[in-house]
Amino acid sequence: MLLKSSQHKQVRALATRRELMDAARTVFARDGFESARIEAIAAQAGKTRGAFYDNFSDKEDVFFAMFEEDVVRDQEKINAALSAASSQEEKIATLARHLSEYLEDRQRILLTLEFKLYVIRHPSQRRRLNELYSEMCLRCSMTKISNLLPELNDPDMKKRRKITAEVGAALDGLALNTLFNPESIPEGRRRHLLSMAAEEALRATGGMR
Amino acid sequence: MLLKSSQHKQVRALATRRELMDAARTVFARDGFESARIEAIAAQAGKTRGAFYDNFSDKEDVFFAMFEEDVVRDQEKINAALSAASSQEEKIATLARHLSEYLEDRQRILLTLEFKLYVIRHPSQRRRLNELYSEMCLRCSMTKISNLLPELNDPDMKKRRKITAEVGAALDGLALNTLFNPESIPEGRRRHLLSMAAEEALRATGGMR
Amino acid sequence: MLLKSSQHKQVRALATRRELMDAARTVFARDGFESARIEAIAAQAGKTRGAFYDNFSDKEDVFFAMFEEDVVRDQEKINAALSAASSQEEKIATLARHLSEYLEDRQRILLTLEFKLYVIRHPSQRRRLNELYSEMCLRCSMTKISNLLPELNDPDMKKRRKITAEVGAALDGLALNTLFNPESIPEGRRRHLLSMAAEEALRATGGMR
Amino acid sequence: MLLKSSQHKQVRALATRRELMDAARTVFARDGFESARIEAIAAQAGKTRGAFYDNFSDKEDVFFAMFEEDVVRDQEKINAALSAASSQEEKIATLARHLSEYLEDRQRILLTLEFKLYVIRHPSQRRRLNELYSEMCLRCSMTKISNLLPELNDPDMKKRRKITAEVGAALDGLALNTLFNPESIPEGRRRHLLSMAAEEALRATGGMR
DNA sequence: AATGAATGAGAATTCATTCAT
DNA sequence: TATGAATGAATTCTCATTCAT
Repeated sequence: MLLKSSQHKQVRALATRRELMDAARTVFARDGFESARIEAIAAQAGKTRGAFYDNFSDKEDVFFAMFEEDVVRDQEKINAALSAASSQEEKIATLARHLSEYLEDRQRILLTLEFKLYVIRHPSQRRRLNELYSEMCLRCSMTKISNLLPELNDPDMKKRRKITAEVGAALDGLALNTLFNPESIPEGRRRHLLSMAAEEALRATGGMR
Repeated sequence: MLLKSSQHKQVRALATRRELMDAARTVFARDGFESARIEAIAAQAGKTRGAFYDNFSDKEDVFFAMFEEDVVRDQEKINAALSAASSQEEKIATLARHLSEYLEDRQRILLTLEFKLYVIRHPSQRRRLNELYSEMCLRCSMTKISNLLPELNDPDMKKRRKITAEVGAALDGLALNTLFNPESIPEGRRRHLLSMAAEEALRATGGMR
Repeated sequence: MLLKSSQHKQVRALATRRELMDAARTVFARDGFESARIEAIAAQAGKTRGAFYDNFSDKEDVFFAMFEEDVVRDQEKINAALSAASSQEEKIATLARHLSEYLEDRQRILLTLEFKLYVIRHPSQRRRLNELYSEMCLRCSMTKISNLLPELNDPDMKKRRKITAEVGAALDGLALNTLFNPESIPEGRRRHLLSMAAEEALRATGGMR
Repeated sequence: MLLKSSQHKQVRALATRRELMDAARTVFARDGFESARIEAIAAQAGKTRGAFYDNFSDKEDVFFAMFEEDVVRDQEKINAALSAASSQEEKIATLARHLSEYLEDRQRILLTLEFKLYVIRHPSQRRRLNELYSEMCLRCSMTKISNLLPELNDPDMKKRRKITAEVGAALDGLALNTLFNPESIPEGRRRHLLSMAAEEALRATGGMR
């Protein structure tokens, strides 16, 4: 009986945490990290400030928790898709689709930019983020690309990083400017440039023959 | 006499405005628009808050004034350099140098990102910026590139815009990721990718034969 | 349990609101609307500025809330007294007593003057006050006089308004000058003039035979 | 030469003082004493803050200077009119006209209310105003009425004061409520009530036979 | 006498955070 | 767990006032 009750409580607690993180995603994307108000996040989740502080210590806490979740969820999703793909061509097509999807996802783009700007501006905080940070640093630069394309599993980690970084840079640049001025680069062209970037990165690291 | 006195005052007033704008540049680049405190700007300029409000109506005001000044100053600088260059090769080299310089200028990069994010998040404010905005929108996406390379003065404005936008995107992406993780893309590589982007943009629009 | 807790909170919240309104009454009467400091109101209530902003949006908000409350409370008080009176003479005596009491109530007088001056100076705000305003406009000019003397319930609303307005004017004039220079018009004389004003108003509108 | 020049300066200085006082009248009537800004007064006079401080020590200073001037000017004006009148009837008609005019003068009314409220709220300042205050206290309660009707020059000063105070109160009450709600008491009625008040005051003090 | 740049005290307002329930 | 009243630090902004010219 007691167990059941406490289990129920735990379920509820997790649900609340989830709702708050979803709310945070919406609010951070809309208002930016600095302008986002904790009250706004709580309200968006249909909760009160108290519930927020029961689940997170502060704004940074929820921001990183939420962002990490996004990265992990993404990875799992791509992992699954890649596993389902049989040929190398299919895998590449799968990856391309995901990158394109990312370019369409205004919320994700804004959150990524926000995260990067935050890290750029708070290098000292890296300590606080300890391991989480380093992993994220890897992940959020689209490290997924290398992690998830087993074919790219070159023993030379540096090479993988390079590919990731370059494609990530192209992605960020296209994303930022598409948001800034949607007409500046048409969709087809964006796709083309992205594949070019991927190709060039692969060629440069000898990842393609 | 009166003239002399009022002239002197004007000089002082302009000097103060200048000092505040310079201070704003430093503070905005360091803290970001949202986190920047007006007191910090005033203090950085060695003035008090009152002096700030004598010169600007609010944070946004000084931000845009300062950013516009940067854009204009940049344009004038490049214009002069390009005029001094005689051959096409020299002009391209000049341009390349400026882009590279931009990539090294942490402050400028951060301010540009800040500006773009601000515009992305406040589309309604475009009205306030009226003409200034549209001009900036053009300029800050490195429109200079097209404006200043007379050879690129294709009557087809659309083509020029495309080149600008694409090279601008590459620049932003490289800049952001270099700041985020300086080791990710080495300098030489950055330069190479930038020239590739320029080349590709030119080729795509037929701007090169 | 939850009910009990939330009820308690509501009680506390209402008590705080009440304390703030009482404090506002004191401070506005003492310092006037413009000079009144929100901090002074909060402090007078033994609260902090934060508590003030939890309950009111700004100074105007608390001012009107408090003033309306006064008007309503007054009306209820007079209503009760008039209902308890059996004869016409008694009712008139009751009313006279209330008017005299008002003349002795420095706080009420100052608040009424403050309210009227505010409305005079902010005709545009009438929109904000919407219905509240029109009702107040009626009430605060001692409309109570007509509303509460059922015998005065002349179907001709205009007549009632006139009586109200004239007696109200006499009241305001006497009140202001008594505050300004207490010796100028002795108490007995004030009372006499007030009853004259009432009489004259009744005669002029045919409210008396 | 020098003399001429310094004379000229003095003339200019006086003119500036005058312009500032006129500006103050406008601004105080429009915004009220507390809300009136020194900058607004200077600007209204086409001057700068510096000129203001050359002529007045602070807001209170200009307020009282200006108000006193009004009272004096009024007195002189009425004095002249009364001197020109030959019969007692004419004198009374002259006085009545002036009172009516006052009721139409929104600016004067507001300034008087402002002055009275200020004095009510700052009894301690009476010291600062020293003699000026006591004289004003007399004057501004429409003491003119007694001062200027030589016929009322009853050796019994108290009687004169009473008449003044009562008519003053009627005037204030009518004025305030007319401003507050212009339709409440029609012009004709206002005039009637005013004359009633005058009559009653005269009767009460035996000033009329 | 007049200017207006600069100061700095003071007031309003917002919001993260705490805590009793 | 969750609530929301209350706090108070931090910040923006306004304005009276000074002072060098």
